[in-house]
Amino acid sequence: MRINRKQGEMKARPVTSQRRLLLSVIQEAERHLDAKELYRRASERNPNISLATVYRNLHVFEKQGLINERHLGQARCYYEMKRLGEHQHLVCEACGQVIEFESPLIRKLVAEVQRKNNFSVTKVELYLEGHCHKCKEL
Amino acid sequence: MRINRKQGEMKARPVTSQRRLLLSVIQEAERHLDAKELYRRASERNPNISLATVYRNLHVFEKQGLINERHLGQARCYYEMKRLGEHQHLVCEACGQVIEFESPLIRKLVAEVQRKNNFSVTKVELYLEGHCHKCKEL
DNA sequence: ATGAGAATGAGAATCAATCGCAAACAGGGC
DNA sequence: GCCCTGTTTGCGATTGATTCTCATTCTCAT
Repeated sequence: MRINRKQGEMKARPVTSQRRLLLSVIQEAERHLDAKELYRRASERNPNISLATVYRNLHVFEKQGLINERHLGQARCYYEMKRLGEHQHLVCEACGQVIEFESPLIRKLVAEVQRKNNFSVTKVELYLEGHCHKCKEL
Repeated sequence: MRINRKQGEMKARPVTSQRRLLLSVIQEAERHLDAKELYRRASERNPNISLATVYRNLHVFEKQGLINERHLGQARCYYEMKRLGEHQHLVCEACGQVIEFESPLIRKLVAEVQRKNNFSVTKVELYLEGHCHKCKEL
């Protein structure tokens, strides 16, 4: 369960107030944020924070494995805290609601793909789009 | 097996030479193209074609269900002819190679998600990233 | 052949994301 | 506590992809 040791020795990163702020905003968020929304929320508490800093730190957090970067349909990226239990997204084309789900089939599927292709998979992103029960009827 | 009738009556779209050209380039492509590459290839046969036309028609083709839009990791979109047998993508982080795969588990998974969430799924995009057997060793 | 509506080309506009650089900061050593 | 070195930050400029605008051209049913 080593945190960060030898083997890729992570250089100590200064803990800056911006970094702390950004991480708390992400943690407090109910769900995924995109960079702009994160910037907006962070700006409320530190009006000086720069959008570039937001992007830079998102990359840092991702590299550190603190957050996940997700693509929800559009080109824009969304970010969320890494949680236990990988989940995937189901989006309604019509009303835009995002449902999170998980299934043991995913692990099974990934295992199969890894085996068949001799790959070691590090990232799984399943994106389903469709119509929710409400929008189906319209 | 109706082609396009009542119920959403698709308005006739003029068949333009650009449209025809773009579609053949996409069909002749071995794999996914992004807009720029499509533009490059189309320009070889019609140097006047505009990048805007490429984008416009990609959207048209997608709406018509002729092509699929895929997101391969990065922000950029890739397009490919719709083929029988949905396939998904496995990308090596290191060397960038893209492997296509399919598995009956995907259909099963989608069925499960549809049932549990009372959704009707119209688009399935599974993106796996990792290291291929060659890059694992480096 | 004609007219109405749709599509095109070219460049401007938009939007997300990145970069370059000078100034400010964090953290270890003294 | 103070200094030094390497990081990080803010800012403005930049890139790159995609979309928009609009005058012109084209397709096709009549």
